[in-house]
Amino acid sequence: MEGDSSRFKIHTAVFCKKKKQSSVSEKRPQIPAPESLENEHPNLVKRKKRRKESQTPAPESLENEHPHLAKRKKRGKESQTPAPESLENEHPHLAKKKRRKESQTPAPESLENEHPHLAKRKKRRKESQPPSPESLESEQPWVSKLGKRRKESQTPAPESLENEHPQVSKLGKRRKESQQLTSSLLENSETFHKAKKTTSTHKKKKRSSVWEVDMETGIILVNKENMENLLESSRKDVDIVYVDVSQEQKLAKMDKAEELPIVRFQKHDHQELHSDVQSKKNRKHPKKAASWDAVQGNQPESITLPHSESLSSVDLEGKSTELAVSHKKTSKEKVFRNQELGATPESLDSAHPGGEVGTEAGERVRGPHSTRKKSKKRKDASAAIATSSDNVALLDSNAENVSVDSLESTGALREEDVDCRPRKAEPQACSSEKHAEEMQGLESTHEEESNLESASNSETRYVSEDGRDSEESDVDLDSAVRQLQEFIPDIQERAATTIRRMYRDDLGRFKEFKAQGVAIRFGKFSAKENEQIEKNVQEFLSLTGIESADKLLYTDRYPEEKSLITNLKRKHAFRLHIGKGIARPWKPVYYRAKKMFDVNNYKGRYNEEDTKKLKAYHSLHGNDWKKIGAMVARSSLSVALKYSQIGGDRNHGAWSKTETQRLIKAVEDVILKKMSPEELRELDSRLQEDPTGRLSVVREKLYKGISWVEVEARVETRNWMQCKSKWTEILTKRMTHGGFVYRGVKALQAKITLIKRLYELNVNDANEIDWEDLASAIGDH
DNA sequence: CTTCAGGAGAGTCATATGTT
DNA sequence: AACATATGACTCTCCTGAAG
Repeated sequence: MEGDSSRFKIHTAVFCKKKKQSSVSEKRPQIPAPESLENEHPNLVKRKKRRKESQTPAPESLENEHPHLAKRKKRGKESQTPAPESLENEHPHLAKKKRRKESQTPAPESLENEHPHLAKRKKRRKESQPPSPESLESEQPWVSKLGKRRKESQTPAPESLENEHPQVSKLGKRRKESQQLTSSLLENSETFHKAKKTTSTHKKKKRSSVWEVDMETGIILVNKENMENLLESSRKDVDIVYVDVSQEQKLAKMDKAEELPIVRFQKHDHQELHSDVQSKKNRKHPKKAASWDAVQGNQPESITLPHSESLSSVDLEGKSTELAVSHKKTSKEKVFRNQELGATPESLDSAHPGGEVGTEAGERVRGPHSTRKKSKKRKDASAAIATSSDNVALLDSNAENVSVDSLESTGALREEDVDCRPRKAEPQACSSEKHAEEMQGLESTHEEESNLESASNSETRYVSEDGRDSEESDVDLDSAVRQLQEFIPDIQERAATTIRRMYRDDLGRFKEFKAQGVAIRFGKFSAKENEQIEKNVQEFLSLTGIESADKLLYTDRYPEEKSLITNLKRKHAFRLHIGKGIARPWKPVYYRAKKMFDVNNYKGRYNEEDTKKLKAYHSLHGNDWKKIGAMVARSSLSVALKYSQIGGDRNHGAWSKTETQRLIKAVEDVILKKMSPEELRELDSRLQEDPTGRLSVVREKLYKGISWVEVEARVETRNWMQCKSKWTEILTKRMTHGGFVYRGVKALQAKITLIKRLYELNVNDANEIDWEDLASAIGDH
């Protein structure tokens, strides 16, 4: 029975992914109808859809509403969806993909008119194999990019290539500082081990280090006791999502948000669209990398790689997201720590909501790392939080006390944050006038955004008369952080520029949303948000008379009208309109809109000719992806990514044993390299205190935050995508002990259980699901 | 705008499962 | 047992969000 339970948990984890956003949604009133399960869980029925069962044609009407998003669905060979229209409507991306294959399906007129090139989409076989290995290095400029990367990741690279293709070699120079910083100490696994040995002052080589790699077994060991200590500090990372009504009221009063000319978030949208099912992509859960935590929850304490691959394996145990967390925490201070500690020591607590306050251990860990480059993403934080539920048992009472204290402190201090503080930059920031200015001072520092720059707004009279640009640069970072923290708890992890922009552009909007009880969210855009964006764009087009979204969002493509369009955008406060009703920073909304309406996006697979063209154009224009994208009628993002994957001296097909071993070693090295010397020393010293304690590597470190570019450079014969896939496969095999998860009847039962649980969750959007909790809950069944 | 990591979709193949 | 079908794994491709 226990075994079944474990396996079940493993199985379900396959369908689950982490909830990315840190926001907490209000209670969802509507219950999805059971019969719409396919809409709710397209991943579960995907395969069925592929079968030749029914041929119900998909209605087109809804596609017309979201033509560019619905395109994908056309690719589907069949559509036996119970409620096709809702699916199409709610899974626009899915819809679009399906269309790519369904050549006989009539194309939505409006879309095709706008995107005629999309109509010709058809299924493409992947017969094209990469060019022969020989001579590629010399023929293809991209190799020099790789070479550059390799150099930076301390992997020998053909140096001459860079000389041959200087135009592309610059790319590699953008490598993150963290790599440079850490690489000095941990150039590769060998040097790492050396460094580790020197760090460790005692004699117990294998077990004395907090982070130790057993070269014989490949198991990475971490002292358990130390991990527990680390948990204390990790608790500080809990995202706090405001639901403080009194706070909101106070804030609303203070900011006089109702006076702001911001269009209110339409709550009814939430409800009306409650039946929205996530777009297929949103709901489709990763088969492999998802929810390792859940998997791990029932795994034995040790994981060893399959024999054939066990050059090195990693010992996993579900208790240790802390390394990642502490790493992240240390990076936070890069920008602000000094300010917080020095200039405004009393504001330290408020600067660390979410339980950071007073955690000595955490401070100790973070203190010395102020110069280290941030390497963890916010996503990791929430993931760590999710996994922390697994780790509760590890938390000693001390840690819990810390947590409680932290939360209390946070609660007390957040109010302070909202208050107008008698600090220099504060009074103006807290005034309602200031607020209004914030809302309207929507100048941009980007070229793209420059179209919207700070011209005075004759229509709304929002814009302050003093230059917002100068204000942006002058704004007290500390003040901005404190104010934004209320809405984005981990705001100080962002770059100073990002914070200033957000302060300038979004603070007012955030306050508006908060006043309405809507949390600021991140992560994948929901179907509803996509719809809202479309709506906002259409409304703005109607308002200004601009002819198309392409002209609005890609003004540069229309040089003759650029000036006119730009003026219209300024005059009508484009930023406010585009972000209307979407509780996110303005910028992501804008970029999302650009992607959605980019006529060069969603162009399907590259055929051989496309690939050739891409290579040829790249040889001519280097990394001018915008230019190349225009030449091949694809987005710059698409061509850049594609180019990183094609060509080169890369193997295909089955991985050899040697390759697999190289991969494992490379991943190990990259993971270790990512840890700072301070972090390693800290772990090491803790382990010395209790050499017998032992815990595995942080689970998340095994699949998140890995620099696959570095891994690619080390593996050499495979590109980063191949490496990533293979590594996921290795972990999956290991975690399932090489066996199958449920199949047949058991698999069906598992799915039914999953569906039931999802149904019970009663959520609007896959983004709202805590997959970790769900996996755990299902595993208990 | 660019880069990166995460993630989803789709084609193909191997194998488990069901049917005769 | 032979065959047909269903299912899952693997791999590759492309898209997305985040961040600087």
